[in-house]
Amino acid sequence: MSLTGDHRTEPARPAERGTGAEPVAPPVRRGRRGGGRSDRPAATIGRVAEAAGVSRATVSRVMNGSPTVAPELAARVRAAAEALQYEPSLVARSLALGRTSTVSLIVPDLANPMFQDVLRGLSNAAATHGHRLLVAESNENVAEEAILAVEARRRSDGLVLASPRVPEAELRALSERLAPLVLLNRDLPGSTVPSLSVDYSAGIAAIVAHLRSLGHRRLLYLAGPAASTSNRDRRAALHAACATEPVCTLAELACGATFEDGHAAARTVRDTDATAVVAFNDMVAFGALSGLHELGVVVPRDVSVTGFDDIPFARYTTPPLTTASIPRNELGRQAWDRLWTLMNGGSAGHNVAFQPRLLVRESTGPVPADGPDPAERS
Amino acid sequence: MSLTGDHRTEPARPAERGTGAEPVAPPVRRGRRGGGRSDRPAATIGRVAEAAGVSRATVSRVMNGSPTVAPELAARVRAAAEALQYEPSLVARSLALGRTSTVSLIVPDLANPMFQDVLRGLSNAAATHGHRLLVAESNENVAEEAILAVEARRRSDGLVLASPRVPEAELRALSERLAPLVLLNRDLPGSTVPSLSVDYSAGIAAIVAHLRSLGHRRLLYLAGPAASTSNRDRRAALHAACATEPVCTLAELACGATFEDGHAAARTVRDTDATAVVAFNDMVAFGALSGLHELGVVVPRDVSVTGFDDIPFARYTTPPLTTASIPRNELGRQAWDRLWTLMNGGSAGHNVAFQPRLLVRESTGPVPADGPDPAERS
DNA sequence: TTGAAAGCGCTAACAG
DNA sequence: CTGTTAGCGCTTTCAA
Repeated sequence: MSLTGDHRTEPARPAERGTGAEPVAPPVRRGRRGGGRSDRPAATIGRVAEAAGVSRATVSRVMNGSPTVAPELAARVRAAAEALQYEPSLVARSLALGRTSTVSLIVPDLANPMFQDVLRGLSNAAATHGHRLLVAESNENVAEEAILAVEARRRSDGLVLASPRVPEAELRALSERLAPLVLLNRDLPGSTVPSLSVDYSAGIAAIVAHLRSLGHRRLLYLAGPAASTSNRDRRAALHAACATEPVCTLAELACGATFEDGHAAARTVRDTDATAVVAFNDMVAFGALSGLHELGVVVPRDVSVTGFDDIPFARYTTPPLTTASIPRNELGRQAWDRLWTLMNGGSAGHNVAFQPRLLVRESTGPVPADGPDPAERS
Repeated sequence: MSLTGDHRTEPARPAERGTGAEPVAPPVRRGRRGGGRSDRPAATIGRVAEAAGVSRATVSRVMNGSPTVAPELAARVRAAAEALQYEPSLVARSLALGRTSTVSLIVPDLANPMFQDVLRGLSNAAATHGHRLLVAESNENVAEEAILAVEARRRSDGLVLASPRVPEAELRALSERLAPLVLLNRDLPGSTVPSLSVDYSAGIAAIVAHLRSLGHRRLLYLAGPAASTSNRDRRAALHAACATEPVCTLAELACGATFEDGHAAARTVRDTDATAVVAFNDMVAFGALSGLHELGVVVPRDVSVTGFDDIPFARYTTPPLTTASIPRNELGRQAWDRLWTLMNGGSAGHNVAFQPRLLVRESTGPVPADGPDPAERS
């Protein structure tokens, strides 16, 4: 062994290895991408360990608040971390830990107040347990939805699917890969996937019962979008409710989901013999209210109008809207509870269906005594 | 150097390493947590490689659509992946790649329509580029906000801070660690952080100009929450606008941000000598409209009312509300553009301030000819 | 075209 | 109480 040769390299080696740091010849370092404008190397646990003169394990322990570290060491580590502006990589941490502390939510439409509130409820509840929320919007696109769900799930520890549009068979197939999974406004009969829903039927039934108690026998449904499942639910419930009442007549008008849709329906509403209008949702009801007003039809004297959802404005329309309120935030909150249980190895528990609460305001009243009713029936 | 010492370790290694697969004695496997109910091992790239009889590198290539793989091999790999229900771990991928394909958004309040729309705009724009969105709500909590921001940023490749409440000094300090960062409705003079904002002053100025052109000289401001920066902005702009008009009188009433707040202010509005009311936002204006109506005050005959924001309902109030519209979605969309540019090493570009658009509807009209105006002034 | 090997940054079981 | 070591699952030179 040549003296000079060994001198330069050898003695150094053991020492360096001892630190558990830099190999002799730093191997090809892949360039860091991203990182924005500031191109400093970004502190790693290794660098902090080096600076503090301890092992990476110790740094890890300190960063995670392990009590089994000598105070002086801990202090040194913290100082080094501070100095280097060290921020543990959550990605690396997730990989090592096998969990991300993140859950995902897929919604069909972020513009829908229902989903906005679910999002909020879920986000807050998750935050309470130190978890973050990833959101994705499927834009009502079925194909997209499945893809998004799988991808979102892979980035997180659990998934909430709000009003998924995918066909049952596909959902069933997906449900395994997506677990832990919670379904909102959709159930999967026979599966163990927890499902929280709003019982639209009950809401509609309550509305119909209310109208009937006021003497209404001829109803008109302002239907929502044909593709909407909640429209299907509400429509079916309406038909069911009327079917059980022999003397109840139900007409239907294809309408939509917006104020304009309801507004445009006003003329038809006026020309029909219905004494009460059941609108798909509050917006439609509101539009109808507005259109009827313009036509000189007085609500509820001439015709009663009901909405659904109890959006914040429902109480401020003229007249204030009789509608069914649904616990939107609560849905998100409870979704978290279920998900959290699942993530901790618990089991699904019983599914629940939230019962809408009927809010009787001033857009409904007794059936007009002198309406076209008798004339038409004779 | 002891022989045995070297013996124990040296010979075994190379063989094991050679296969690149299973060590002789499978080492302690840490139990997989999470994973929901289904406790199958979860396919990894290694298992797929094994099943397909290729190396992990090849599997990786196939999964990423590299064209340099023999068709037959690729097919085998795909088959194996399919059979094992293999889903590449995005966490591992992120770690290896150094990027997460995720960006974060921090908002003070998810219930605020402004932020809901920003969220939507940002989410959609990000999705266009294959990125996901992480959301967090600070609940108007300044301390929380900074923590959330740092944490969210560490989980993603970039951050959008909407209307951050943190003090300037702290924001300035944070801005480096948070890069790539885009600010919404907040700027950081002298920094390179891109900032997109709504020019509330311009909106207020437009409203005042409109009112003045109708002859109004005595205005009443229904102020928003004291803590709200947008209230401060709007208020300041209002004072400034009135200051330049010597004959303009500005009164102010502490009000709030909700319908109820505006509603409660109606009586005071009636009893004041102001001919026009500038409300903090549309909700307050709407409440005032409603309250005034109940008091028999006719808008705009007796008094004009303006809102701010152009919420969806503004056009449906009675009378429809004159207000200033702001491009909420656009803010999110452009935030993405800036962020994306930054993430790709581009530079910030010029900050922009979106000018609200004045929407003149029917809640404003000429100053009452026979109002209390002359009487009061004499 | 394919595989071996060296990471990415962090955690944790196991010795000392 | 601290360090060593072996992963977590994927990507990417570099050689063959």
